Amino acid sequence: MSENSRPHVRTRRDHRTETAEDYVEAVLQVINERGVCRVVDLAKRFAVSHVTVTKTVSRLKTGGYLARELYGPIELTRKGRRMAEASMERHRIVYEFLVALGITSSTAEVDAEGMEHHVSEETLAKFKEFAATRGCK
Amino acid sequence: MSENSRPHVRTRRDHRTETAEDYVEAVLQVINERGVCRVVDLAKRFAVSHVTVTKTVSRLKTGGYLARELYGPIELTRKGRRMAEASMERHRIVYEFLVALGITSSTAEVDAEGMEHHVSEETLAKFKEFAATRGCK
DNA sequence: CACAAAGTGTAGCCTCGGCTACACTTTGTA
DNA sequence: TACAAAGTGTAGCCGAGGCTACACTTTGTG
Repeated sequence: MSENSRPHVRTRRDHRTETAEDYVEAVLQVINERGVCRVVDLAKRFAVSHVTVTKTVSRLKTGGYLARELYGPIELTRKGRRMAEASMERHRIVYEFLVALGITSSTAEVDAEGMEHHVSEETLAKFKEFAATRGCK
Repeated sequence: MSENSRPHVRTRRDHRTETAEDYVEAVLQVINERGVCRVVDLAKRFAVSHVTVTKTVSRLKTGGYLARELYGPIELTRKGRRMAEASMERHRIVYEFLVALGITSSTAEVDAEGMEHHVSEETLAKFKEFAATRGCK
């Protein structure tokens, strides 16, 4: 467990959960926007083939994050929904922090996408505080 | 090329260069600390088997970032050294930014490790400015 | 209803980044 | 010098996350 604190070990662990977070987050967004989420929607969003989406979704189904039957829409389990909401919240905080810092919103969007999985709770809390106080307290 | 601006496409591209950046950066640091860099040194640093290091090094050799002969030390090519220096600079900027924000140095170290590959030039410049002006200008 | 278009599934291939097991080289020292 | 320990290489395995090609289902419309 002391290994968990080693930087690269943490980074590797982050990578393993990134896909799950990205997917559940996207599923929740698509459902909110269109009512249901289909394989094609995710394929477009991630700019990836439908095959990749199918495989990943079935892995996440095994992992208990998503529910789905043959040819059916992609749904969130309770566990998946919890993760999606937490993930969106982190994403929002990072994005708003960057904007508060003075970053262009389009850049902030892209950077938040990459950064959100690598920000600790401590840093996230500071980001939140900074954004809330519009920078200088 | 417009695809490059799509968030997840950027993130995927980042992932592909992350390993290269981490390796050349580590090689440069080990060389500075110990004079030469060996497979074991990287294996320890990344908490990974020597086999993984050997394979990655040979891939990076093919990519023109590293130079090495059988049983010899790992060296940087000119291209690799350039990347290593740029990478260390980014790392340093992100780390110092986090510390200026008030993050614990140990947390800042881990977070910088994960974040450095996902920060755009625009954001990096802001980070630098923020750290330089000790926060609020 | 029938049929084309849109959406999915499956097979099979690839690379990257992990691993263990085992053989070989280098190195340091009794 | 000879030998053990440390360091490397290679074979072969695995899962994640990509892809194309091709077959099948669903859906929407003439």
